Amino acid sequence: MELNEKQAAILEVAEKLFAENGFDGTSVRQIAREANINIAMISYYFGSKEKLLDALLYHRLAGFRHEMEKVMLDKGDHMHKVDRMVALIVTRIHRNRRAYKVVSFEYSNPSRQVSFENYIRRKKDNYSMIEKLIKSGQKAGVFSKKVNIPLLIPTILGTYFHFYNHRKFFEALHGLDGKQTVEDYVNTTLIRHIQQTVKALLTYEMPRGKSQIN
Amino acid sequence: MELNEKQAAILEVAEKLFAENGFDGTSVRQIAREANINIAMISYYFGSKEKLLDALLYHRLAGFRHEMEKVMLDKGDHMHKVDRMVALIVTRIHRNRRAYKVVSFEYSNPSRQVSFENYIRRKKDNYSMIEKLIKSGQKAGVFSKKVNIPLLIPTILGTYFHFYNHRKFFEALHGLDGKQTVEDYVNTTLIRHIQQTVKALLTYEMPRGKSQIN
DNA sequence: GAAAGTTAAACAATCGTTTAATTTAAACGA
DNA sequence: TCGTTTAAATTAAACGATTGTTTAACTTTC
Repeated sequence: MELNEKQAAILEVAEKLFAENGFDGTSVRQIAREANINIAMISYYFGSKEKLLDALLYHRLAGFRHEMEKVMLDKGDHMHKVDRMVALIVTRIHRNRRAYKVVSFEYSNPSRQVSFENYIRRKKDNYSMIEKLIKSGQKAGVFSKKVNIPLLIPTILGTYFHFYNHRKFFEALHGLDGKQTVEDYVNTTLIRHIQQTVKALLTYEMPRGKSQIN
Repeated sequence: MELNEKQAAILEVAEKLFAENGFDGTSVRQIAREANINIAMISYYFGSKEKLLDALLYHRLAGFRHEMEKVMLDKGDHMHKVDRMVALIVTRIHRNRRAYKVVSFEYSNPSRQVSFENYIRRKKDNYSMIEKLIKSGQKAGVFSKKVNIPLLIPTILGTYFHFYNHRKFFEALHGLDGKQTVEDYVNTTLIRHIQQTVKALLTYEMPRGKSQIN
């Protein structure tokens, strides 16, 4: 399903407003006004407000399975692959942060009649990819077997989201200011922190100096 | 400001509905119905819907500075204090998870005219307590100096929230079922995972076998 | 009998959606 | 290139339902 220019503009505005004010906090009139179109066009193109949300998620959460598979085939040791994988995940989530914010809020909203099947399927896909990498590292004796693999997801994504949703707070704490700086901070310091976290977890209480078989 | 029985019941219902359906997704009629009171009582007692949210946050996010200070005075080494501190934070957040969920969503909502000053002040208080503990451990040579201390907060809280908001997903992944099991899982496995994460970060690339001075 | 509590009803405003009329654009045979 | 046809796009207006809040009358409590 392709989108014409006007449909794309509507989705763009809707994404921004949904992420900022929530789905229920955004009116179709607001969307129409900011997108410079008539209210009726939303029903005309998408059917309803909820179907607009459906379409938004459909177009924004397209898979990045392929990118993850490329990382798996990377040369370099397990640690390096973990670094690349974490950077890939965080970069990806950050780029589509608004769509993911909408999902993660509306997902647990019982009155929302939206299909999250795509979202869940992709989440499971991505998890199994991570699991594969970790278990391979464990077999090679590089990673600790004590780590709770499913909980790595909340550790990676949760750290990002909590930072980003409270960026105002951390801006004050770090003395950061302006949009560009937060962007830089995510792409350098935050990613490095999460990489460090995962690697630390994976080697916690591991014997040191062992020869790492790739 | 004390609450009578009816006011407390209203707050109770409002907290549940706000957390489940969001502030904008909850109507005052819905609250009145579930709390078995007349609509007008909400305005009568709290003034408006937004002031109801104000009152909710005020009564739910009361400080736990005192508990944290107790942990700091604990006997035991730095590692033990970190364990206790993480457990305290997660337990506390988990107990008031609904109020915190409302805050963390509404906090970044620009159209919400609610004072988050209390929330921010407390957050800064808690951070400085954590910072104190970590720095003390670093001076003692027990903790690595490479760790980004402010980002420990997203790592701890973000891991919890992402797990809890996606608990449906993890229930399917773990084969958990029922409410009691999630409760147990948080209080045992999840807390242990977060403790492990923080400790791993704090000792990442630290020399081993060093005598730990308390 | 004064104050506090409680109620049903009404308020204007806004909600998402639909209607019916009109304009625009493309396709058509001549 | 012409007028005609057809479908898509766009509009203003109206729909009924629901929103948060207020009113004014009534009951309870002390």
